[in-house]
Amino acid sequence: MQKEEPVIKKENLREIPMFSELNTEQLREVFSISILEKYTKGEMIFLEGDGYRGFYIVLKGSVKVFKSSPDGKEFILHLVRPPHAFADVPLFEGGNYPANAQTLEECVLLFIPKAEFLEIIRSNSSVSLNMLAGFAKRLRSMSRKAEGITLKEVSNRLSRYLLEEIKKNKSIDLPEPFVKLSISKSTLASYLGTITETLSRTFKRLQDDKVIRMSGKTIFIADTKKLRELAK
Amino acid sequence: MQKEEPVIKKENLREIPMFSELNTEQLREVFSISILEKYTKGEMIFLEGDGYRGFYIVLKGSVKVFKSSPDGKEFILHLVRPPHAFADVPLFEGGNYPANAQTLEECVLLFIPKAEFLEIIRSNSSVSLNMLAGFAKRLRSMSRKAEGITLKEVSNRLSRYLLEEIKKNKSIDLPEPFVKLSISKSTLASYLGTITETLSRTFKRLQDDKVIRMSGKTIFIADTKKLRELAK
DNA sequence: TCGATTACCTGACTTAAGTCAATGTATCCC
DNA sequence: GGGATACATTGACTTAAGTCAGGTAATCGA
Repeated sequence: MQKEEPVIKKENLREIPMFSELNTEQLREVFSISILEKYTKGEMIFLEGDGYRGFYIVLKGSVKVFKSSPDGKEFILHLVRPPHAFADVPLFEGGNYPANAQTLEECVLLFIPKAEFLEIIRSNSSVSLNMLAGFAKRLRSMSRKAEGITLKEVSNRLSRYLLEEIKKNKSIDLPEPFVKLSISKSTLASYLGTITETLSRTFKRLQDDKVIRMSGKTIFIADTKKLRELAK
Repeated sequence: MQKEEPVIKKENLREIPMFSELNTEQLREVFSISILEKYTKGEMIFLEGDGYRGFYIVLKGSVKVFKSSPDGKEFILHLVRPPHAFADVPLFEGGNYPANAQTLEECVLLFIPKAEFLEIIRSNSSVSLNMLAGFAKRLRSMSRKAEGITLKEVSNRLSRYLLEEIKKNKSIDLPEPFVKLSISKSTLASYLGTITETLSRTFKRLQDDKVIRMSGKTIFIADTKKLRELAK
């Protein structure tokens, strides 16, 4: 990791949901306490149990936040992409970092130290309201995840993931929507709560059933209707 | 459900984490917008998809918040006991009630309507900070749940549940800690992400292995060390 | 108090997904 | 460019937990 001369202007901070309602003066304040950091691919940002210093916002690249079980299995809590924050939960919970964070590619992160930030939100209800909205969204998606893992099989969870992705990349209304996998299959497997072998077989089954078509890292949705059926 | 003459005084509201830092005037304000409701056992409080009106605080009794899958299986998101809130997440997310809520026994609930409450927290940063802390805690526990379901087997999840319960009821340091099950086995099963048959067999195995001893609805922990071992 | 509904338990069987192992295929970097 | 390393696929096998079915015990409501 290295500190970097600011390639990001404080105006860009306003694109971060949490800071969307701040005025120029307040943005300056946030900007003045935060530190821009650059990471190479695969670097660890923090480890579970490290003393909590503050949280991060992903400005470029992507980050996985995960837990490792004693027997070496990993469980991915979040995949974080711009302009989202991670490790902001312990701000309000105390304690150390409760999970590991690692970059999945080259990243630019904004680090925001705990004490200074708490000062700011004490006097800024707009930030805390925006954070409440952010937490609410994450609670919802984490519940969905737990529910999916309990009640649904892997093909269902994979279908949901694909549908979310084509919604995000706006290809949903194309004659043949597609997903360009930006993460490795093994990362996707842990994110879906399974293992690579099972994911591989599930992809195969979807292909055999003509629901999807794969070409390298790109997945074309041949039959959106069937995919929706599998996802529910 | 029936409205009820206030058996609760506004001072009691201060025991609710979210309101812990309000002064008397502010408490009066919260109290004036909220409605005390009494429910019998097994009553539905709201259904998934109902128009969102506001959230609830459990003052007495217990409530389950759950999702039902098309094939009739249910997944319990939270078990809520006094003095905690539920259905507060949609305050910040918009949309309808995202799950069902039902009482598990006779309950007294405080209903707090959305619009009026949002007015209050806009001018009260202490409430939103307390809510952030509450959401943070729930995010943490929901993540643990998802992780447990993915990585661990039922005996592990059950052991964790038992340990949490003896910690809550303070019997952890007794020579033989115990848990008095306040919920049915089938409720516990859905809460742990499994089914009654499997839970029943898991209880049996723990008994055969002399880890626990059961007498009606009370579970005695015969071997806390072994239980800890199973929980990790 | 009695009949009925619900809760709980147990056995036999099925199945989705995990494990282990072997092999194939990209991708990285000297 | 080519060897090395990480990523991905496939097959054979195992296993935890789910399904189905049958039974008993406990609890509730009229």
